[in-house]
Amino acid sequence: MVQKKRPTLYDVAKQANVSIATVSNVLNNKDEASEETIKRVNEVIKQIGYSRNESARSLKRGESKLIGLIVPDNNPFFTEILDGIQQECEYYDWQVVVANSEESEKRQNQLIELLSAQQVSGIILAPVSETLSTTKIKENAPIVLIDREVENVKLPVIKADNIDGCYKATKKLLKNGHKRIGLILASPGISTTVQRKQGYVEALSSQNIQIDEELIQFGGNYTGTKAQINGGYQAVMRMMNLPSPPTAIFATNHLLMIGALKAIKEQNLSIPKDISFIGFDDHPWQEISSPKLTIVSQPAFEMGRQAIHALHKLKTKDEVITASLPLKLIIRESCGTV
Amino acid sequence: MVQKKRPTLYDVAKQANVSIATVSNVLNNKDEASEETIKRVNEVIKQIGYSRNESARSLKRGESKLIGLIVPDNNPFFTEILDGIQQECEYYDWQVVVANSEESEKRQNQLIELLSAQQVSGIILAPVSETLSTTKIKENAPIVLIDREVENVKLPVIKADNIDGCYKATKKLLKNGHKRIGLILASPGISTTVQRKQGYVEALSSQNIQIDEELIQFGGNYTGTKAQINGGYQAVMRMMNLPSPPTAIFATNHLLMIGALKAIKEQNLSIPKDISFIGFDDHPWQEISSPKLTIVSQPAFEMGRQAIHALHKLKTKDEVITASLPLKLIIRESCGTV
DNA sequence: CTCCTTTACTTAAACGTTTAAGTAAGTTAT
DNA sequence: ATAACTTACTTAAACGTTTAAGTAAAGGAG
Repeated sequence: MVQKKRPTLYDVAKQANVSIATVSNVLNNKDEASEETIKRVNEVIKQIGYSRNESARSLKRGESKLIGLIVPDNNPFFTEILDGIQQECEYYDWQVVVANSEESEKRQNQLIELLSAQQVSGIILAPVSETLSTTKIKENAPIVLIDREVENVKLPVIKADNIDGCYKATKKLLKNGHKRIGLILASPGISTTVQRKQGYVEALSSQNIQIDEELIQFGGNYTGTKAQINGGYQAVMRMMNLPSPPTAIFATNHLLMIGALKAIKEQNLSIPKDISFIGFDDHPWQEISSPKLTIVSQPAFEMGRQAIHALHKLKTKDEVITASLPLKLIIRESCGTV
Repeated sequence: MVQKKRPTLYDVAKQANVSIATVSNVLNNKDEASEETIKRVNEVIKQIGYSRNESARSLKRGESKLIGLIVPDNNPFFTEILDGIQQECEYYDWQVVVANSEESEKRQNQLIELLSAQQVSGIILAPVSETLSTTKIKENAPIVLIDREVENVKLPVIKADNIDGCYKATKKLLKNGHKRIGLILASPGISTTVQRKQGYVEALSSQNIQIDEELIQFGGNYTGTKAQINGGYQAVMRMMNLPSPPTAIFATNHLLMIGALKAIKEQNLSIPKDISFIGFDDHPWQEISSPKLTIVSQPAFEMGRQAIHALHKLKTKDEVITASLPLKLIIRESCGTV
């Protein structure tokens, strides 16, 4: 594995008969060199295949061209966020280092430090807990929250308008005549869960329907794809064993939805004839599912883009942007009457 | 956005009454300090919350703790690979910067340089073309190929045994009595396509069945999820319009499969009654699909892990590991008789 | 008690940038 | 004609590590 040594500023400077400072200035478009010199330097750069040693640059500037992304898992939702982040990073000439907190707060905090040690320009964080240690925020890279918020610190946050999205979905089921609507939520400890529940509750309240806590089931206390799917499955099973089971079910994330649908199928219930259903997140396979699923769709890609934008604003103008992007209720067959 | 300055080796050294060299040695477990000093230094480190400036370290060592991952898109297959890579990187204390080549060779080559400029320890690359510029390999970070191989250079490669996997799948369809089997492939320019076709051809040849080129359709000349799905869709449409259409279809990647299934559905054909089907890649939603899909399953997570392992071996022992991991044919309902 | 080794350090240079400060020549203002 | 400014550079220090080379003290061998 003999790797050729990369040329440095010195090599360029020597060849172009200027000092390294001049080369550096040309590289950074500092406009302090003559047209001629700029041309000559650029030619040498191309000729000997020079490119910057970013470690050296980061050391001097105290900041690298990397930004960190910390997600709790690599499910398709976060992958789509990553996609948006990557696209927007293109513009700012940033690159993304991705880390997986596995829904563990301890790991999350370690990762923040690891990334800061890399001198990242900033961190996009989908936090796993309801609060965030303030020293973490003061002493490390600038942080923008994505998807989920925390209570104790004021940070930029790009999220979905979960309350409104779930309000709309629940309203739709109510409009279709349902009074007993089962709600399947992920783990209680994150803001999305709280807000999704709130949307549901507000919708029921708006029709003066009493909340039945037995119809609200948590299915996401576990981590991992299989466990989450199982959580959705078990949640439905519990509901259907109630003396008065729900006539409609709303599953508030993708994996919970898959588990829920599995349980419904096993119970030999037909959607939407026997039970109505609304799920979460739109993915390609839903084009071929039957019945076609009514779902709440999140603008994940756009969230990724805006998070990077918010990070840039935070860094350059100290502006704390927070955005709550609208969720779209995509009405298809599974919720009954369209 | 006033970010507190991170403490340096000097700060630790001063507090612990030693030189920075000693602190560095303690940090790197160089075992040249007394028990007492080690303890004292570690205490100070914890107390003032010191962690290394990785840019400085990378500059001095000529190598960072980052590894680059270049994928052509962020589809679930590559996400699972990323998962495996992240897990294995944990062990080597590496972090992953992900880049998306968007199936463009030009972009891929730019990314290799960008990552090398970051002094990455190595690059895991899913190449977009059949060859790779040799200067790229000589002058940049060590590269391990994943999923796809290239012809002109000898690099470690961790791939799936596509020939065997597709041979088995085709054989299964033949065993179930099919003679006219439609094959849907991605773009012609990558090794996986070539090998998947080869497996199919070998299976047919083993039964002395003549290859009908009209039954081999490329659906993946386009980039992007929608385009790929459409490619699968169009491929089926073309096949079904043949004078003598296939009685079975084998779609050799996930998105092509979804498009193919969509077309089959639209043609009002029932699987497996009217047409048999085998697809590619197992994902959670398939638990609730009907009919249950017979698919060729790739060990993506394991490929990611092994790629990192191969990279490490390449770096430490100059060993060029290549592995061709077995594909599993998971037989369910869609291919007819089980 | 000398010499040699080992232990436990310290000193100082180097990695490849960026940038503040300096300079020399040319241009403009008065 | 001289001062003041501008242009186009150069010099040198600094960022925070790692590491080769040096050193001083302690321990052991002869």
